[in-house]
Amino acid sequence: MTQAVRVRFAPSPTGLMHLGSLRTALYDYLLARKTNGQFILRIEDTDQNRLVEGSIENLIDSLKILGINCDEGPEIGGNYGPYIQSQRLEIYHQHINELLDKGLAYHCFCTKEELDQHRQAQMNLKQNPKYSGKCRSLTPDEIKAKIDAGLDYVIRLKMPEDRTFSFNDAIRNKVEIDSSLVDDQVILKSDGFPTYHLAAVVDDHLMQITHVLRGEEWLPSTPKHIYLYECFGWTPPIWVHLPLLLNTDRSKLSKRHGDFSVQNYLNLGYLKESIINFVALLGWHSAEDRELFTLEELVNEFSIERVNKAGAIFDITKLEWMNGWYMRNLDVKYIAQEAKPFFTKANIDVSDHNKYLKVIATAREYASTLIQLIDFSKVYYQDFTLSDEDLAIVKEENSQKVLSWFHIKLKAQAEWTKDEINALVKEAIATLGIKGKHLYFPLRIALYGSSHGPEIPTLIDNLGLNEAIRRLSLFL
RNA sequence: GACCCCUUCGUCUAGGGGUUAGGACUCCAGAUUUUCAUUCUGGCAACAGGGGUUCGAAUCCCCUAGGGGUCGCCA
Repeated sequence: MTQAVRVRFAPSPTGLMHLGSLRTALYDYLLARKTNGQFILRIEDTDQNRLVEGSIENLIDSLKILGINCDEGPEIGGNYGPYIQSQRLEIYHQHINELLDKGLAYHCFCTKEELDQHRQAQMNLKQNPKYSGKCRSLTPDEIKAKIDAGLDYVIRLKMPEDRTFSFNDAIRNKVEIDSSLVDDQVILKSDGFPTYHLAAVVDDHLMQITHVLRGEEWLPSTPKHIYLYECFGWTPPIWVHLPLLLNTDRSKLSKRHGDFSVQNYLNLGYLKESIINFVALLGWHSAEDRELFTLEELVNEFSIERVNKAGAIFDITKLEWMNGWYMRNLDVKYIAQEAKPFFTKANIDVSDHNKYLKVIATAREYASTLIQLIDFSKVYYQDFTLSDEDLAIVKEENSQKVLSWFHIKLKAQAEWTKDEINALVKEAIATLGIKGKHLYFPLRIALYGSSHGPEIPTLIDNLGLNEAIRRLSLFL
């Protein structure tokens, strides 16, 4: 795809940004960057009842943190603004009036109760629930009278009958839906706000969107959108219906099964690198069968042609592995910096930067998230309590020999390099005649609080000489 | 219920007429490591079923089944 695309990510501000939205935004972004096109953020806040305060900020922040930068949007503006739908009401009204004038839409005065009743009756008869068309042929006089009487109304799109809507989806190829199945969609609600269907089509056209990437759940309503394009005499965009992200039980990813917000994974200590990399792989696969990618590499590799049709279960096990991989392979300074807020929150004073870096370098071999880093680091900062088993090992006669020998030796020198400590360990083996776990376990237990863990020179180096000596003395 | 979409190891997936059906995660085993973690090597594990078409089908066609989505003045 060499033609520059204009794509939009158009979330509703109804809560925290979740992983499904992130994937859509990511694919939008990758496509835009790859073709030197534009990635636009548009806020679809036409449902005033579902607005959640702070969602717009969370959306913008999440994208920013992950490095998915947009070219146009509410924060940065652009030539096609405003980018928040509640600020574009006049535009929608103009377009709805145009449809009304052309006789392609009509006023509907049916109350919610009436509609619900009608729907229920149809469902009871096992019929396809659909609007009755009751208000389809109201005369202008009747309409005026009802409006004058102060009745609430909506505007509906008059869907043509006996037509087959056929369209080409970039992922699913040809899709056909019979128009008799498509309802006379409400395009303007009684509160004066447009519905998604109208607003999205108008905006996508006015903002010159070339590719509409959205979840598969929109497939059945695409005929409505195509028909709207037709009514306005516009050319529809290329449709790209992405496979759904699924819960472990194969249902659409939802809050009921857990917190799938981007914020949640960030809070859990997942790196943005792995979140992006992992989410990219849910429905897309590189031609080279490679799986580890930076965002920049994804831009180069990504293509819609290689997006799958089938939904993908979000399974955290692989994310965990991938995050661990990034923890171990990214620059240790970067990991340390990203981990710092977690340490601060856990009240661990890591102001000794040198020590902190050493600790992180060691701990990241054991941890698969930033937050787990704390579990493997706090022992260098805080005292610990021993298990009965470990305490027994330390109390053994040979253990005591080892500990006191090291205690004396370490005090004899003001500074020790890791190499020197290594030599010291060898000397201990030779002079004490104690080796293997009988040597290492008591040392590690006294210094680190566990018989398993990093090697002795590393422990002493991370702890600092004085602290190491102090800990040894504690068990003598 | 109607319509639409989908179906390769447990999971993410490659392959799209001739492959020992490949990779990754998980799990198991071995090696390395004083230990643990890492790393490396190896192993277990899949074409939903049935019919066609074809010399040959995981791949193309049809049917069935299963799963999902949609059917709102939500998006």
